[in-house]
Amino acid sequence: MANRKDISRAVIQRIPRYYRHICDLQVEGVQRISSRALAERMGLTASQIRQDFNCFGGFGQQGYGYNVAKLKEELADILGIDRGRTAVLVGVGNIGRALIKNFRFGASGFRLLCAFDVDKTVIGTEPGGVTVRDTAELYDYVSRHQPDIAVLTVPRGLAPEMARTLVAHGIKGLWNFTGEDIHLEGLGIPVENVHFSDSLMTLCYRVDQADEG
Amino acid sequence: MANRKDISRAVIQRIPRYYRHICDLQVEGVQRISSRALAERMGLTASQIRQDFNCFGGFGQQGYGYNVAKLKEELADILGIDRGRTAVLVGVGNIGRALIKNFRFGASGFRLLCAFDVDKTVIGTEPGGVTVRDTAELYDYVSRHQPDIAVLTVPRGLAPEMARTLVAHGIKGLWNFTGEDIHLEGLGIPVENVHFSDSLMTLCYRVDQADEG
DNA sequence: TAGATTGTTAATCGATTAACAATC
DNA sequence: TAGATTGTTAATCGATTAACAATC
Repeated sequence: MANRKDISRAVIQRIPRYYRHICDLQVEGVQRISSRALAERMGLTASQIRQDFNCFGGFGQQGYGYNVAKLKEELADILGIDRGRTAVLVGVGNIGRALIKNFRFGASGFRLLCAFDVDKTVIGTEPGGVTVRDTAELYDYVSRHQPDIAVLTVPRGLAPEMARTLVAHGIKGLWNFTGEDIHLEGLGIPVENVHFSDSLMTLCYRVDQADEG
Repeated sequence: MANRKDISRAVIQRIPRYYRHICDLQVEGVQRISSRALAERMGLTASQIRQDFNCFGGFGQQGYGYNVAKLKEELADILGIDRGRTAVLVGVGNIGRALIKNFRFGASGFRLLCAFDVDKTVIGTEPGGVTVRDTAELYDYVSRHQPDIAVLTVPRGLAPEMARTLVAHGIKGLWNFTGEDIHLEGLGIPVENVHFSDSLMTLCYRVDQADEG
């Protein structure tokens, strides 16, 4: 297997998509699939799929294709979905609550330990079965329980300082929904900045294109 | 100006980010900026920024740099933010409500006309000032008012059929939060599929890497 | 004018695709 | 064995970076 360190960003970003499609295939009861068939389904080329998988050491079989169950396991392993990672969520507003109630953290490899908010009327409630604690206890909690990542769903302005303090208390990654770009690569801390507006602006552009062209 | 049709995806995806940073600069009161300074701020190269802007015809000035106000206007024009596009939202669950209440559609070029849901207890309410109508009226409404795009925040299973029917009634684009991949390129309809899980799985991978390496 | 910085061309780099030998 | 399909190398393509003349 190639040293995972030098796997390109482009490849890594495709792995979750592969995983998603392979899960679908398994649900459909498909037991094996060729790179060609998968490519057609996903709108890629067979060549690219084989190249991608071979970054991690190739788990197909000549003349047969890929075993769906095995492939799923390999992809899960690559992503680290089975490592039992843990998360806390900060900011139980609309987005925070939507994630708590609807998002299946487990399917992406995380267990959501609890949530935090400053609003006294929310503290102590258990939306979706997840306990909401006082943000005043956040850093103490992080120090003691050492969750792997924090989900940031606080108001925009609070993001930068909270990010730094969380990292100082041992957080290893951030899933950032605040709209404020956070960059901690210098500290070796991965951050996924989710920008709804970028996605919608891109759609705006593409609708214009389709209209005119 | 180059024909916008042959602008690469890579460039287009960076435009919203440029726009975001330029808006920030304007708020900070900065009046002009060089490609070098902007590159440093955004973590890109000055060369790339100049290349990108020149896809649309170059709006800088030698020896001076870029005028922030003008640049903002140009980027807004490229994205089509000023075209007065309209949107409807389908599915007023947690995510739908979070978007209605917190997301500034206007900042991305859209006016949210109204929302739709099947739940009788939600129909007729006005979260964030947006009227919720009965989903039974959805297609009729779309036919009559011709909104440009639909925001899909319905349960996953409903997505594919609803997408096709909306398009049949004149919808020109979809902002899809259902987790189900929708592809309507064949019909010339742009779709932005928002996958929270892809983003979180990527973070999972990156946290593993940081841990090990 | 001299200094700064763009617009643009050329060089490099990386990612995707094509081809085919290996092998199940 | 023959057919299928991978793993892998080579060729192509596209995107990024470097360089520099144009010009404000």
